[in-house]
Amino acid sequence: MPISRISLGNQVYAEILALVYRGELAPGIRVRDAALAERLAVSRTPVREALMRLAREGVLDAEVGRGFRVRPLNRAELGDVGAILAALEPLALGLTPEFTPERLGQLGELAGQLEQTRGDVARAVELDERWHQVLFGECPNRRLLEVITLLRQVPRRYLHAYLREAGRVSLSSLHHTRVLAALRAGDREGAARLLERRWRRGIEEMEAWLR
Amino acid sequence: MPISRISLGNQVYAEILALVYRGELAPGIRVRDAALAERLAVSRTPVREALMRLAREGVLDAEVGRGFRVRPLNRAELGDVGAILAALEPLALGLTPEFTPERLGQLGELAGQLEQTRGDVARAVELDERWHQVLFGECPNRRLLEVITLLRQVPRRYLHAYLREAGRVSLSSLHHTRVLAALRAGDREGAARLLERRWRRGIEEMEAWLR
DNA sequence: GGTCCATATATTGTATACAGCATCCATAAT
DNA sequence: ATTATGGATGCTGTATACAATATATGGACC
Repeated sequence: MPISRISLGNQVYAEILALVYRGELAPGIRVRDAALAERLAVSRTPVREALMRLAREGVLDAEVGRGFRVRPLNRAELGDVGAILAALEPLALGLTPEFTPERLGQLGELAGQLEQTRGDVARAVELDERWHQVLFGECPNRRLLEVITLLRQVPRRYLHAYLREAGRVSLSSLHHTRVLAALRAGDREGAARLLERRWRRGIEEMEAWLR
Repeated sequence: MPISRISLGNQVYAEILALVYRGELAPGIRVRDAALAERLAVSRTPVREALMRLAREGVLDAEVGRGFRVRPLNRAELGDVGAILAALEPLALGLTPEFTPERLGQLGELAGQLEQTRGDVARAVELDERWHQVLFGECPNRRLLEVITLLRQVPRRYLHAYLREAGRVSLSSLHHTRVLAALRAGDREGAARLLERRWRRGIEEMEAWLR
């Protein structure tokens, strides 16, 4: 029975990502692999592995010979990613089969929990993430899911910063309950439109905050 | 004057990708980093770097402790990626500013060259790739471009195999001239629809071949 | 004081070393 | 003949070593 089939590199990846989310690695600052390696008590190899992956995903910037730094928050990028997600999430929902009462129940459960996470930023964002995992979990286009998951990481970073610094202590759960209502009514079209609108609105809100 | 600002890892990445395209690393076979390292006369480190990147991009499969192997060609995956591109490429075109006569000229040039690449698979695919770089090059949503480029890698692999093994020696340039005509007429809507249709048709064609 | 250069230090990218599994083959047991 | 079992071998994941280059520090000169 395998104990841990997660490579060190992947664990380190998650660890660093959490540091970025928490703002402990602030936008713009340089990230030295040796320092992180020592802090996490591993060698530089898995750390660099994680850093390169984060760079490919856009969390870090990498320059040959000059290492890594945390990519600064930037209005344009947020808008860019939002536009893509506004196209892809409705697409994914359209491909997803009918929602079973069971899954609708799960979504309701999560939406409920989301309403009660005053203050706990990390938990709110994580619940939101799980909500989307349930929402799209049955979509047969696995690649589409991968791309969406990859992209969502960008606004997630902004969301962390936003909730942490702008005083808003919880996510509005209005969006979730609306989507859920549409799904219960069997109105997938409507739900899809809500997803799209949310990206436009949500992005605008955060963009406005970004100055 | 910078001599080589490309890390070994990236060079190795391109090298391995070419091997996969050429079919020298055939679908399903195991890829041993040490062997590649020796072949390319570098150490295992940059090779593993490249392999992990290729795994994230879906060219290889990776399993902890069991290394890498070339991901088998698979109808479903091709269809999945096609569906995403069918959504994203029209989106990108819609965001792109008016085409200047200059860029239209470049596109015409490339389309012309494409017609005359009988037999040279690698060149045909590369020209097709350049065509798309010009087509979307001015799209202001850089992230969107990155995602599209990333995804196009998948059908490109199939296209290589298809052209190489199915006896079709050149890409149909019909698609390109049609898109170009629409753009010359200022009909971006029409061009977008053509892009979308191409993904559906092209994918079907390759899917049919895949048995 | 500010700018340039030279030297020293730090940090990166790559190579090599090493320990633990996975895989394979030979032999034994059924 | 077929399946188990044990050990040898090879490969992977991680740690460490090393060379090259980037950054920092300090003084010379204006």
